[in-house]
Formats: sequence, structure tokens, C-alpha cells
Amino acid sequence: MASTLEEVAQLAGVSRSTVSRVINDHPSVRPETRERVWQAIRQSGYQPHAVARSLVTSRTQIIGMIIPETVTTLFTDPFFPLLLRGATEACNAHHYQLLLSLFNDSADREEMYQRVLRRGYLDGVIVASASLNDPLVPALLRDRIPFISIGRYPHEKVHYIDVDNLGGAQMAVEHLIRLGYQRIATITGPLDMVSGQDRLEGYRQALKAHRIPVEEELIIEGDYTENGGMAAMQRLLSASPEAVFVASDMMALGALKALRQAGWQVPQDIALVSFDDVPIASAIEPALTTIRQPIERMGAMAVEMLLSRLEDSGGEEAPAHRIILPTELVIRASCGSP
Amino acid sequence: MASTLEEVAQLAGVSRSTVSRVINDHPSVRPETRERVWQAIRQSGYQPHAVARSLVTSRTQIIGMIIPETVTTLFTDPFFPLLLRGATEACNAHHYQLLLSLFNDSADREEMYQRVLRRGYLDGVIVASASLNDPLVPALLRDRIPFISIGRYPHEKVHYIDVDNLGGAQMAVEHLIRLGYQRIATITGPLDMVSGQDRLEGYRQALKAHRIPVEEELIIEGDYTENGGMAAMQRLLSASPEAVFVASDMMALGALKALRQAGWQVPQDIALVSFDDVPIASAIEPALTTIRQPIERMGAMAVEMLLSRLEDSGGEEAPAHRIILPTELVIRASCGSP
DNA sequence: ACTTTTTTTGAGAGCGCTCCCAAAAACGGC
DNA sequence: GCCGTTTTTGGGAGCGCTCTCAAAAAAAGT
Repeated sequence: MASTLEEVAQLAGVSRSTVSRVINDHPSVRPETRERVWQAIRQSGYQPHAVARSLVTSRTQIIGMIIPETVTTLFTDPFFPLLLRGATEACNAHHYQLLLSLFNDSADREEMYQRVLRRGYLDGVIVASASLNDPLVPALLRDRIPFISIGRYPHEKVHYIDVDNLGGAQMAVEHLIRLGYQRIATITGPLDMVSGQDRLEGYRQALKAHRIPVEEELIIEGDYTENGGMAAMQRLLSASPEAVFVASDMMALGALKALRQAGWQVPQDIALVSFDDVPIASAIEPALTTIRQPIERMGAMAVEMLLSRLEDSGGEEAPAHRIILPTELVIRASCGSP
Repeated sequence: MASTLEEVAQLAGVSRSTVSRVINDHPSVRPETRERVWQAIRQSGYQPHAVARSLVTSRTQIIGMIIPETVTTLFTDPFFPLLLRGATEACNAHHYQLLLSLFNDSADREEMYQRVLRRGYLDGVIVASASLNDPLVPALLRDRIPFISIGRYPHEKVHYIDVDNLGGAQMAVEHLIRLGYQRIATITGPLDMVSGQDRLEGYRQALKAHRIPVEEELIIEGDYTENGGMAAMQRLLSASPEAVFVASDMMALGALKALRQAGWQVPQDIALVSFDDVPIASAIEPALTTIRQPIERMGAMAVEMLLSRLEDSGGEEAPAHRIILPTELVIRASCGSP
């Protein structure tokens, strides 16, 4: 069981450099030498020592996935698992590894930042749903660490990928309007997150486009959690809307609970459209009409964006790359037709 | 912005070694020298290069979390997110990092194994719910890589942590018996996973203890997925059991769907008890009576077990460490009282 | 003041790899 | 078969750090 290049070299009767060439597929090795070296490698079960290699190449083939504090609590939401799954799959395909960092609230974030990023262990980073007042993105920009944001981030130098939150929300609300509902409320996401803002903006634009006045009392801020959705719905009951656009499936779950407790029937007494189309959306009763977003695909594409950015970091200051994925309306039972 | 020890040393007017000592808190440095060095470190914003350090210490402070193929599809199940959350939190606390590997079915597993493990990037590994015929655990044992299994693994050298699946299942079934049900069916987990076997065994023992004959036609193998639960329940309908112990919440969701389609009311027509107590269990209608297992805690403890194993790997062949966490019956609406 | 002991510091080697450059081998043309 | 070219190989340096060991400085003892 040889464990260094040198040992394999000895076994094959060549020099360290030649073995290195063989391993890295360098062309200028004579076929017969190459074969002899491979034999020695197989025979000894040699595995190159990645850390040593990284030291000289300054590449680790590891990318970080950072999920900031504000959303860590949402981890029971299938959004992140799906994202993670898409990302790991893409990593596998490209022979990269994914290092997962949940930046939770209790910890000293600056310290975490240092530990995770400045150690030199990461080739690049994917930041999932950074809130605007999180110091993470500015820090990454300052330190010139290659990163991709999952979720639109309004800064010229930030590369990001997102789904069309605005368009999706619009589609959802227009569906309600088409069905004849007029008094349409919304339970928003957290408004310090861009996705929360965008979905609210979509709601506003849809109403405006159909000349329905926007009533501020029909807009309640939620936080993407089930409990948040429940609380928001309870507050909304007194305004007795005909329909509600709930900005996430998990909140819709909570809203449904609140409605059930209050004795309201969905969709008979009130219609619901939500956003995400995570698996439970179709599992519950009534099944949710919702806006499907390609979460897994977004995770995978984020990885590919990052890797392609790492490839040509020679060109250095390429213009920021942005991708917006389309959403899709999935009609199920939760908004019937009045 | 000095980037090597040598540069900081020059700045502080000392040698590389002294700076290294200061950084690693070695006692034998004169207080005044130490202060001068710290000053230089702060002033230059120096950050030690972790890869270089790892090369000499052969420690990376990174541990791997491997989730094998068979369960990757379950990723929409909140089980893994919770596990991951517990694990990352423990990692944060100990200044370790978590590298996430999903071993999906399509890929060449041996190749993945090599890539993830033999590269020398991981100090140790946590394997989540390995199935018995997965070659991963034997490979880890062969290569003497320190690892902890999440989920009981019947091999004397495997350190593992698990919840009391057998006891939990028993508790669930006994609850049904206590309520007066006699014809109790079960939808099991996949029987090539130990947890699936253990929960089934708990079911058997509970019946046996109460002298209720075990009818094989009341035992249907599931796969922990919602669809699997639905299919299993459909097959079970013809046997018309009074109650069912479903080995996971997700399968119970599917079972509920099948029952609804068939027009059966829960718990009036049939009672359900399940296992896991993931968040949706309490969110759906009827809320599930289920066996709660401390998933997050298990993830955290797995990390701590691994780290403590890494600490004293001087003693080498310590006897395998095993921990079984207790479960708890959470009574909600899905099994009423007949 | 001069040893002896202890504390503090510096120099060197080495972790396992890649990469550059020069030496050696193979090839071609005459 | 000899010389110039090209291909293939080997040796050395170096990535940034830790760690051992010996030298230098400080403290203690006589």
C-alpha cells in the first residue's frame, strides 16, 4: 500500500514527476511507460493526497453552500432540501464536493465567516437566499471570493440565479382574478428578503393591471413558516377576503390550519393560491393550487454557474451573470371557482 | 495584507516559528513577544492557510456526512434535513465543517467512495441509514476510516447511534391495543434497512405480548415514501384492518390519501399510528398520533461521537460505542378510541 | 562573576504534490 | 552514422505550514 508518489515511482522504476504526469494525464509520457506506471499504481492501491495537491494548485474542488441564519429555521421547509439535492447532484457530476454551512443566529457570524471562507478550503461559494441586511454578501464581494447568490440580489457585481418570483406571483393573482375573485388578500414572505418583496410586487402589479384597488389591510407580512402563515391568516380573517395569495406553501399549510379552526371551508368560503409547489402541496386536503418553481434545477444551475465562473477567472471582471427561471401555475383544488 | 507566516514574522521582527507558536497558543513565548506578534497579525490581516496546515497535521477539521442512494429519494422527507441541521449545529460548536455527500444511484459508487473518502480531505465520516447490502460500511471498515453510523448496524466494530425503533414500534402498537383494536396491520419500512426491520419486530413483539396472532397478510412492506405508503394502504384495504401501524409519517400521509380516496374515515373507520413526528404530522388533518424520535439530537450526537472518537484515536481499538435514544408516543387525532 | 539550569527563539527538514527547466533518449534527414 | 530536432524523463524548488532540535538568552544557584 504505497502512499506517496515517490513510492509508486520507485515501484515503476521511474521518477516522481513521471508518475505525476501519468496521474494528471499529461500527454508527453511514452505509452509503455504510462502502462508500467498505471500497473504500479493499481498494484499499490495508491491514491493521490488531495491536500498536498491543493496546496500547490490552490484548488480544493470543494464549494461551499451557505444558508444564512434567517432561513435556517426554515429547514423543515422542503425548499432547502430540494435545493441541496440539486446542488449535490451537480457537484457529483463535476467531481466537486459540497461543504454545507448553516449560519445560525446564535453564533458570531464574523467568526463563522472567517472560519468557513478565509481558510482557503473553498474554491467558491453559493449563498442561498441572503437577506439584504446580512453582511455576508458585502463581505464576499470585499474579499473577492467567487460566489453565486440563489435569489436575486440587487447589486451590479453579484452573479445570481432566481425564479421569476414577480411573474409567478402575478400569475397566481391573475388566476384568482380570472376565477372572479375581487377582494384578494396576500400573506407575504419576509419583506427583508428579495423573494418576499418580489412576490408582493407581483401581487400589486396583477391587481393594478386589472384595476383592482390595493388595500393595505389585505396585505399581511409573513415569514415563510407554517406558524407565521397561521398567525397571518388569523389576522386576516376579520377583513374577510374572498381569496388569498399566500407567498409559500408552508405558510399556506398554516393558513389552512387557521381557517379550519375558524370553521372556514377552502375553497368554498375562501380561495387560496400559494407558491413553491413542494411535495406536501399536493398531499394535503384540499390540494394546493400553487406556483411551481424548479427548486432542484436552481440548485444544480447555481453550481454550474459557479464552476463556469471558476473556470475562466482569468478574464477576471466578467459582467455579472444572471439567470431567471420561469415558474408555472399548477391548478389543484384550493381555489375552486366561485 | 500579509499572506504567509514568514511575512508576518518579518513584520514582527521574529521568526516564522515564533509566529506559528503564537497562533497555536503554544505556552513558551514571552508575553511581550506574543503581544508584538499579535499586533503584526492584526495589522496585516493575516489568516493561516488551512490547507498547508492540514498537509502537516493531517487533520482538516472537516467531517463527511454520507447519505446513501437508497434514501436519497427520501430527501423530501424532513428526516434528513433535521438530521443535517443537528449535525451542522454540532459542527459549528466544535469548529468543524460538514461535507455533504449524497450517493445517488446513477453514479458509480466505488468511484464516489474513492473520491469522497480516500482523498484525505475528511477526518471522519457519518453514514446516515446505510442499508445492509450497501458496500459502503464494509469499505469504511476495511480502510479504517473513523465513522459513526446513524442507525443501528449489526457489526461488532461499528459505532452507531439510533433511536429505539423496536421499543417505539412496540409502544405504538400497544397504544392501539390499549384502545381496543384487535385486527392491527402494519405498513413497514424497507426491510433491507435495519430501522425497517426493527420497527416490524416491535410490531410483532407487541402483538405477541398481548397474545394477538400475527397475520402475515396484515404486513405490507413499504419504502418510507408517501407513494409507497399509498400503494401499501391500497393493498391493505381488502384485508380491512381496524388499525394500522405505519412505520413512517410520510407513508402515513400516503396511506391517508389512499383511505380518503376509498372513502374511509380516519379514525372512525380505521385508526392510524405512525413513526417519526416530523412537522407535517401535526399539520395535517387528522393530526397523526405518532412516535416521536429526536432526529436533530441524533444528528448532533453523531457528530460528537465521531469527534470524541477522533480525539482518542491513540487508544486505537476501543470497543464500539453505541447509543440508543428513547422515543416517545405523541397522541393526536388519528387513532381516536373505538 | 561564573556555572548550571531553564526559558525562549530560530533554523532546518519535511508533509506530498506540481511545475519548470535542463538532461537524456528517441527520431529524422542526409 | 552523425548532427539537429523533437519527445520523454528526472531533479530541484517551492506551496505554507508544523515540529524537532539545537542555539541563544534569561534566570537561578554557588
